[in-house]
Amino acid sequence: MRILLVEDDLGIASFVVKGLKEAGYVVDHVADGAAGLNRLLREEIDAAIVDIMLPGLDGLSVIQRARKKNVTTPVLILSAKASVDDRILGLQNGGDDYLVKPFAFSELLARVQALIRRGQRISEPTTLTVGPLRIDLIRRRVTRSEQEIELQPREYALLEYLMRHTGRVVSKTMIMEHVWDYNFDPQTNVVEARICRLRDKIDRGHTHKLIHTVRGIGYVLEEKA
Amino acid sequence: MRILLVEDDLGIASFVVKGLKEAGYVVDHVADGAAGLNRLLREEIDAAIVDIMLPGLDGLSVIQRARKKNVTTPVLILSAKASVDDRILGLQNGGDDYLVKPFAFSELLARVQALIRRGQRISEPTTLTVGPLRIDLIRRRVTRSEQEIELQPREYALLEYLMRHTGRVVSKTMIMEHVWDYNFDPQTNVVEARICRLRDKIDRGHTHKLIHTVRGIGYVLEEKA
DNA sequence: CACCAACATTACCAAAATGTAATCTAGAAA
DNA sequence: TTTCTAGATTACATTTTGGTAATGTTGGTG
Repeated sequence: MRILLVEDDLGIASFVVKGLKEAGYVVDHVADGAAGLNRLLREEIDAAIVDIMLPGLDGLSVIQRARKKNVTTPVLILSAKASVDDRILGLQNGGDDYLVKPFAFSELLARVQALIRRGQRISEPTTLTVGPLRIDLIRRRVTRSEQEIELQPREYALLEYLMRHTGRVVSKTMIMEHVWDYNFDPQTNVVEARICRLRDKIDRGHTHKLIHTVRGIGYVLEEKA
Repeated sequence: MRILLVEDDLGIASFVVKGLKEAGYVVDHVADGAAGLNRLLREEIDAAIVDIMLPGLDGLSVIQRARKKNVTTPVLILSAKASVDDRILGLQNGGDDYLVKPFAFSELLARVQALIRRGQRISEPTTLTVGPLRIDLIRRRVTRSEQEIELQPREYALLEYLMRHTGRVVSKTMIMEHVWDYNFDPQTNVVEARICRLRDKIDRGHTHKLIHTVRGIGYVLEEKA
């Protein structure tokens, strides 16, 4: 079990690190927000303890940005701010628990353990949704407005890729790399051809199109106003 | 979203119920521990708020017993006891969060929402394992001893079916029904033929076979001694 | 041991999936 | 508006998937 501690007060940090290690955890300690975000994004962390007041990037921003990148690591917020509003703010920004300084180490430990306990039951999402469109990753079924849509394997893989990048433009090269596993440019229009067939099944007959072309770049999947 | 509130103080209960309903939740309120446990065991609850001090069965026991029965509903403990030891006790007994009375309703709401947010990511397992054999249901990848195995779609579906029934003998009729969706007997040997090809990829070259024939009945997937 | 039914194996063919390439359409710049 | 090019569309060829059926094996029973 690996725990990330993001805390700039070295006194607090060292006593927390010591305690967690004694409790059998592997502890990663960093002292600023940017470094913390980095770890969260790159490493396999089971739980994070994040201080709010940090030099540079503050704790809430760290959590927000990590959540935006689909990091689901449970986070315990540590803060000197004790007001109800601050606590609410912390939870609304993606924190899972909020502990006010000063605190007893044993309470911190109990809370972290509760988070990890809960976190272990967590797994990646099994369905993705964009507006009326939904795919069930386990059953490999696609529906638009509850209406089932039959896709061929490649089409499904393409749609899944687009849905995992909802709202972001993905280039044809990226698509080829990830959906076809072509790492060079094979001078072909497979992507366009398959997008066309996918549109046939996903967007045909609907006023609100979900697959949009970005000329010169690639495609976006999103619900436009 | 359905929230269970177990609270005997009717003043507190009514103001919490009112607030939660205004926030769009369906609220179940009971005033004693036994009733609370009952609901937790029988109903589909997304989150529970449980008071510690209750007539009859106390809150901690409710949580403990529910956990023992594999109820994973996230629980927010409500208590007048503010000591660190009480909070730790609550978390160690299966609570997911601990809020001390008196509290601001908005904080209670934020905490409940954090619990639900987290709870929603819980879902069915995404990988199945039998001895050295593992399939990742999301990525549709099969490995035996970390070695990746390529399967055709039908073979994958067949293996998934066998793995979901590990150790139980499945008849060819059952397999045809679930993997081929044939609800009659089409006088064919598809199952045998495909099992044969599956064995080729799964068991070929290994001393410990995983797919076993049960003459006259069907097949079992299991790790035999 | 001989026989038979159940199962295994595999060559072969039909259907489905998917890429190719030729042709058509439309957005943007001159 | 014209022209050029990126993208859309679609007929067709190729490859992959998957079932059929013929043939080979094997375990169990008399």
